Amino acid sequence: MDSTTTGFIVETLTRSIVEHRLQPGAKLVEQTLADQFGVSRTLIRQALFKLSQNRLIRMEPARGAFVAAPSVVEAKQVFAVRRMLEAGMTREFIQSATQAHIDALKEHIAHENAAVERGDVPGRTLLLGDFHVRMAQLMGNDVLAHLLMDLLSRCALITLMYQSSSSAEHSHEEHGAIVKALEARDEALALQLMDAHLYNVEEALTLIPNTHATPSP
Amino acid sequence: MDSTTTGFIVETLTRSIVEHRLQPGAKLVEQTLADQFGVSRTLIRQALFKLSQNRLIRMEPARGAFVAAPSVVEAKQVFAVRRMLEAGMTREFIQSATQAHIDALKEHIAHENAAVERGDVPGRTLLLGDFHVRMAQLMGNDVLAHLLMDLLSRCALITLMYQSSSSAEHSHEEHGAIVKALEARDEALALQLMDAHLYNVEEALTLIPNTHATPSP
DNA sequence: TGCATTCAAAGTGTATACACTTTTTTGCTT
DNA sequence: AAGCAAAAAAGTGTATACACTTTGAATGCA
Repeated sequence: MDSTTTGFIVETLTRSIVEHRLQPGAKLVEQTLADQFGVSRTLIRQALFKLSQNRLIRMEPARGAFVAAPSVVEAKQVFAVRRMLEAGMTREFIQSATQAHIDALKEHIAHENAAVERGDVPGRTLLLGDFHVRMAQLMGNDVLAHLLMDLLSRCALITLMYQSSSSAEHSHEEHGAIVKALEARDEALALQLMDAHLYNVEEALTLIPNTHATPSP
Repeated sequence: MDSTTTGFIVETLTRSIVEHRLQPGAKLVEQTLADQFGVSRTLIRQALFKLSQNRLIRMEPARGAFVAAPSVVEAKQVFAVRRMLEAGMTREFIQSATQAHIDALKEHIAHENAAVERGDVPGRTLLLGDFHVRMAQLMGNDVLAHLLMDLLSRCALITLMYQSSSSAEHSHEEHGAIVKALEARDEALALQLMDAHLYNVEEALTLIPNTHATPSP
């Protein structure tokens, strides 16, 4: 099915949404996109359908596709799920991780650092999320990794809608602390740090009143 | 998009797969299905795409769609994710659940009981899974509920491929014990029971050698 | 017989056409 | 001018057509 043409369209649109070149609530007209990509509406519809499953867009019957504008409530639910998942993941990681795994996380944090220092906002956001996916991948649980990836592509939109840049740098520091606790095999501390980390990210959202939160009239 | 025609096709095919009228590995030919449902290939392709996202079928480029045959490894990963998610869910449930929520779970268990007693295998399987979704719904976390639903539609196939009927009845009993612990607000016990419950379900799989596990040549 | 090659049948991938719905514009009435 | 109605425009939903790929069988040769 996915002869990489659809995949390319999905990726391009995802970037456009996550980098806010397409604003939340904006309509995506099929024929327009078809012309821009030089393909037929068939492939565009496939791509839009995929994006709607990732919750990056929502489709209304006979009305079309619109860039999603997740509400604060939805954002909090997503983070609640992440807290549940990642607490369990942290436990398992401490039990089964080798030093090589820890080193891989350290290397990832170095990449984060580079992105933060050169002020690369989209890259930073991506890497901050990928830290968590990386943990899942290192544990060899593909199902978990894919699930987290889906959650994070959803979080990317939420984050860029609500997160202040200060909290992003904060996140980066917290990742470092978590890895330290993992390396020390201090389960209680790692769990507490991971939970606090996700709680902090969530807090940065709830402070903002729902000015954003009007998806459609 | 989903003018309930596609939805109907998805549900029908899902039932066919879950009730083993379509065996794992079986090929789904688009035109054949189109004729059977009396629609064009367009709608069939939409439905197949949706099923492939639920991992009930897998699509190979230019070769077609096949009923999924999840391996034991994949099954174990799915259950690992469920353990992580549902441990967290159990904690939150104990903290925030009212008596009405507990009663709702008790009612669900009554339904399970009815299905077990009348020997309704597909209904039983469905209800055993829905118990967990029900918990998520009662907590008002739609994101979690949807996620669990997706995981469970995947589990349905795994369960029917590997689970013995004895372990199904066992599951039902364990649900009852979990609700008792929830009602007593005994977090430690509820967590232990939930974890043991999911562990038991998983154990029923790993005993079986991977005779099933050959998806394609 | 056994094996490689070629050719037809079946099937998937993409584009296009047309029907139906929603939105916008236009023109009429008060 | 404001408001309503009807018609045109734009857009989505489904079916169909055609190109390209895979599959499998028939053919030819050693």
